[in-house]
Amino acid sequence: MRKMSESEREIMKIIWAHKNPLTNKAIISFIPNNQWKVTTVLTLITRLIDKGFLKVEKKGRISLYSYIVSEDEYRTMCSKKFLDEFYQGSFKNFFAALYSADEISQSDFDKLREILDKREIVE
Amino acid sequence: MRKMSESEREIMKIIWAHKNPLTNKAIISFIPNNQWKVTTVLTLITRLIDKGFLKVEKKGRISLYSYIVSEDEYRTMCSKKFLDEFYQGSFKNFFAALYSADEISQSDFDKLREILDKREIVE
DNA sequence: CATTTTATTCTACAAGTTGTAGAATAAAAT
DNA sequence: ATTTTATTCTACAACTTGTAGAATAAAATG
Repeated sequence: MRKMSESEREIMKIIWAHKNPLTNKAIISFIPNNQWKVTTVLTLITRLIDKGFLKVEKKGRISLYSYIVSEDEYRTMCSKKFLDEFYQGSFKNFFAALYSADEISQSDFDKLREILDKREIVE
Repeated sequence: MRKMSESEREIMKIIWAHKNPLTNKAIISFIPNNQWKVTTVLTLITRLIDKGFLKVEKKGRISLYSYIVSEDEYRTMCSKKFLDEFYQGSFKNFFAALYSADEISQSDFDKLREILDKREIVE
């Protein structure tokens, strides 16, 4: 899987956040502060298509864009890549490291316990 | 913190794995399969210095290199960046997402339980 | 139909990163 | 004085990223 640039990801966030498909006009309307020119947005969209994150279908001469990779899928893929890169793909290594570095908050612990407890009951 | 490129990281891994400081000769001797020319390695080292990961001290005309950022520090920094980027900086969000995606293995759970249990006793 | 407007695609380009390493230089050894 | 060694400079192509104007095609309008 290729990487999204920061700007590309901003576009994807908008697309993910709204009912698909979307016209580029709609996409642009959700971009804050008129950040980019229309052609800039179109370039970003084209690159997202090239990278396999988006698809386009034409209704007449109007292009409708929909995501191919969902936000969750993308996040999960990036998470795996991250764990592979730094923790031999192992979540527990990651957890152990954060734990040692004292980076796990109380609310993290609470959440973990909650999930573990729930899981225990199911088993 | 700047990002290490892949090749730079390979150099750092070697430096992290051995007693510091190291000469570049020593570094090169640990590189598998004669992967790079000497000057290539020196370029990578220079860039690592520029990026603040390495420091050099001179003994005569020989350069001795030591890491400034340890492997754990680097990993932890990258982990924070990753959590910020994808999970609003929250470990529990990350865990919850992986859990939903069924990406947490039994051994992950065991490790979590072990740490949680140990922690409970301390409290 | 001729012209203007609109939607989309092409082309461009500078700045930065990365991999790669030869050329140059300086210092030491012979 | 010359060769060897260690380090630094310079280079450069490929790729990515941000940015967008120019060109084109198609549709709407007078």
